[in-house]
Amino acid sequence: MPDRRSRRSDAQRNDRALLRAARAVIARDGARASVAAIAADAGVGVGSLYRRWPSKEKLFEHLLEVANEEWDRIAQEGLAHEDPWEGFAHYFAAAVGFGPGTLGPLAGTVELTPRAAAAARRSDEAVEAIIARARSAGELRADVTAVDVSLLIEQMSRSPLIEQLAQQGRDDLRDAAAHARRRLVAIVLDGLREPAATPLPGPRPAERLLTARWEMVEYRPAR
Amino acid sequence: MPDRRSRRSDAQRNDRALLRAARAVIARDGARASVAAIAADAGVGVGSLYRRWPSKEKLFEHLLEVANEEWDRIAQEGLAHEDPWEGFAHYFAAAVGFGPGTLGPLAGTVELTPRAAAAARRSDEAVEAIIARARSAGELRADVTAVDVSLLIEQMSRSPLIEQLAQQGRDDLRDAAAHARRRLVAIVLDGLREPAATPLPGPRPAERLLTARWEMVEYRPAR
DNA sequence: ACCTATCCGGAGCGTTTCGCTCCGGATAGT
DNA sequence: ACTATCCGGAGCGAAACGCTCCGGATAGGT
Repeated sequence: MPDRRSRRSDAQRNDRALLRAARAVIARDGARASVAAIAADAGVGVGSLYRRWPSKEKLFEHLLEVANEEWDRIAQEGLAHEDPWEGFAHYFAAAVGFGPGTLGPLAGTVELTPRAAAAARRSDEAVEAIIARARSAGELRADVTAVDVSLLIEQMSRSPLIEQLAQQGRDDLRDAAAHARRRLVAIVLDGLREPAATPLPGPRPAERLLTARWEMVEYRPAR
Repeated sequence: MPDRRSRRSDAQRNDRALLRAARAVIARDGARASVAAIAADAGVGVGSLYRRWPSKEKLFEHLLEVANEEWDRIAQEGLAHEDPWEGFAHYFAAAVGFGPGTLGPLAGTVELTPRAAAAARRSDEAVEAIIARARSAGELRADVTAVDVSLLIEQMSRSPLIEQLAQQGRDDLRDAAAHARRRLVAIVLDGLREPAATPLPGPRPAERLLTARWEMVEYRPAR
């Protein structure tokens, strides 16, 4: 029985393939990812991309919406976890694996839709709560701020080398890349946990760094 | 007294500005950084770039040479440090601040000269030694491998958000970015130190991941 | 088996950006 | 003051870009 939207099944399959490919190509090429590359990665002609999306920019905006909502969902999950540290660790690991991190290069080049902005705001609040809870439970080290955590997540989610390995054909390399990333996350999580070996240097980062992530509209990366 | 190569002083100044600008622009735009952007960032015309370098590719190859030699120098410094952990921490922090990390995007798109490859091999050996020493001193956690460390360094050196903040005009943002990065490095270093809170998951990464960094010639990122 | 509304790939359009050359003018060094 | 050296950036052909368009293929109902 056909979908109520009555799109043909092959069209729906292509839509999904395009979204997946777009994320992969952006993770590899950054904000300059071309529609041709995305279509090719999806195994589809550019025509199919433009039948679904009016422009490359609209597609990118949609990706940011989806990613921010996923990011929010992950944060809510972490907050709902009964154990404060487990909740934090779950959020951290999931956010590194799939957050706006891989779409990070889009920040500053693509306009944030109101919907995406709302999701980002919601998730930011949830993250603050997760962090506050883990800290007052004595699990998260006291001198770490939400800004530190957000920056670490952004840092850990972009990883060109692992991305390169994962996107090559060979299965052993892809497995190695996945394992490697899990190990790195575990190391960083240990560094975030009490007891801290050494106090963090310098003043706590200004809170505005966090929201600044999506607000740097005046910056244009390319040229 | 003029240099023995008898280049005019303004020319030498421009040469230095170009090298610095090239690193900055590559850190921002990746391997697709354009000669126009590099020249503009150096406050110089493209003509001055091409008077010094026969092609963009040769300039990039030279950057990789210099970076790998600097990387090697840092590793040797760390190895020469009397305290095993301090030596490791010094190496790690320095490598994050200036390593091939920021030039990482060039890997796979620019050919490694024999000289650069030799420096990379030397530094890899030194890194192995630094790690082995810190581990047998009981400071570095036992389940961390050289591959983990190298990946972490690569990960921490590329940070688009901090890079964006640092390259904007405002001094307060640049300071905030520098502080933020130091804090992140301190967190990760704590995660690398004994006693480890939780064991690392999965098998130890294959050693060939390390050398694979510069060997993925079959991979071409763009398109 | 057949029909047709729907969807497809990719050649090709005009535009932009690229690496690079070239030359009239400026300047450092003597 | 003289000149060998170096400069900026307009402009070149080539390549890559976002996007359109259309003849052919196909899913899905009859």
